[in-house]
Amino acid sequence: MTGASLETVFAPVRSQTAFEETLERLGTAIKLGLLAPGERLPAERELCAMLGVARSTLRQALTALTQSGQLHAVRGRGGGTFVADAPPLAAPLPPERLAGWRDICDQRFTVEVGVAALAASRADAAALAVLDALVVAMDDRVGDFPAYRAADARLHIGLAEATGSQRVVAAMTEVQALMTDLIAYIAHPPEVLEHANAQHARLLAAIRAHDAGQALSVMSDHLRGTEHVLAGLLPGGRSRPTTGPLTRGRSPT
Amino acid sequence: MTGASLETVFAPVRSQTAFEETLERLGTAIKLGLLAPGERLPAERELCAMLGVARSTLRQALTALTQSGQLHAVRGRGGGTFVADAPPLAAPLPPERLAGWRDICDQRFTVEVGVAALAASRADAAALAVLDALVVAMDDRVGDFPAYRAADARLHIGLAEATGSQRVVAAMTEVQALMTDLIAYIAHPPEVLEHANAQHARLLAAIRAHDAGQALSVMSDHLRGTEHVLAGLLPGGRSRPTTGPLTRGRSPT
DNA sequence: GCGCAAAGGTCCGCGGGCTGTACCTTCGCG
DNA sequence: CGCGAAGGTACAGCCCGCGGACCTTTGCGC
Repeated sequence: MTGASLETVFAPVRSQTAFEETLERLGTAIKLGLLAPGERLPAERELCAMLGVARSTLRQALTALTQSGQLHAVRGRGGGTFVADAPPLAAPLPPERLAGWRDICDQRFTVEVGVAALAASRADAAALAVLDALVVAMDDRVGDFPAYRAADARLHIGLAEATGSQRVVAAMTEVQALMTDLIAYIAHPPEVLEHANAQHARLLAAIRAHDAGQALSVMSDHLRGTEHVLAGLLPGGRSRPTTGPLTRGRSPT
Repeated sequence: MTGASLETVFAPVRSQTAFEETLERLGTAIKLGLLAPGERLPAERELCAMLGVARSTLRQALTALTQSGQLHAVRGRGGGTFVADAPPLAAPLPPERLAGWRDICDQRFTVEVGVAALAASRADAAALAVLDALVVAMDDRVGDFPAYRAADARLHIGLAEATGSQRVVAAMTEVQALMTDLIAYIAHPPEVLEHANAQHARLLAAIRAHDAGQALSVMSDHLRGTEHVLAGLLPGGRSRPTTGPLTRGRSPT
């Protein structure tokens, strides 16, 4: 048999160059706020050792990010490479990446739900306290979407960190980067963000109670919100209800 | 803040070469049984087009797999490259890959649980019928672990296919490949496999009922079985119960 | 039986990405 | 005021991957 999964096996090998991957890594970290505005990166000679690339390769990426206004370099002793304070709103739009938005949402659903369940079984008071604080802070940012979104990404990645698995963190980071690309240019009224943040609070409560089933339920509601917004704006919306009935045989209305 | 997630950002760039990725793709597909023994691959000139690599690069991979006995080539018209009928039990063991086995199990947990939840919301009679058939077939293979494992991998990947997302399928395939590396050399008595397969049946039932919560519960039980086995055999076992109470506030016993 | 066509097997030159190393320039701190 | 830590520049070489041309084997159709 082997079903139709051969499409996956024989799909094009995407041999990303070291330069491209480095660029994406740093760009993503900046975009998601993992590298805060004004923060200083490690010195080039250290950084290229960490990343396992030659300095000239690293510099290509740094140069690109500098030219696009996301970094700025300061020469001389005590200098370094710093994250720009005023990020330049990134490129207008990558139209071809929008084609697979359903696929991206599905990947996100998988990772987010899985992480929520795993986090629920690994509840750790210290980690939860940090996440609680983030939720509180986010309530003050419902009027500033970029700031809210950065905190949102940190929250979800923090959830992944609470599982203690690097691979899971990496998967979540990738998903958040993809979602940011999709979401960034959509208007988000404060009411929507308040509602979303209330779901965050409920999610953390479920996790604190080690209630994986509840965490799953809350998380899928949370994700569905985004998907509905996207379905209304992007090509190919309206078909295949991305998330149906879902929780515990609850009958569809 | 930016937590400790900078480890992930600054982790070494893994610039896999086209050759390596091609080799891994095909090797994994064979190992998981996605390419059945005796099956014929597309002609080299087609295959290299599908994979987006030069023929010489593809041939490096094919040559390596042929030399390791996983493929055999037949020349002349009507010939081709075929998956070997008697796979040579693969390499004895990659000791360094065992170090991160906990991390791998966590990634697996995330993906499997997420997929189960998503599949539960997308139940499709046709897909479920195929999976049912696989479970039935597996009951006859509890005495032959390699055959059972191949069907097991196909079942889990089939679950991912039922979500309709290529990215999810790719993630599941990766996870299954990682798990196969870990599991392959562990004795699995028929009783254990029967028990595991009974869980498969319950899992499909939950999915058919669109009961994501139940699917989560069954799946996490299912995964815990493997983790307990590994925890007893591999270095660093016995610490941090990978999966705690878990479902719906059920009190720990 | 003969030849065509489809398949794997071989070879080679070019281009480009990465590396490694050495060196220059800036500039704060002691 | 000069040392040293940082970014900026240049270059030579390697290896990977591409592409194309060509050979060898072998079944199938005429």
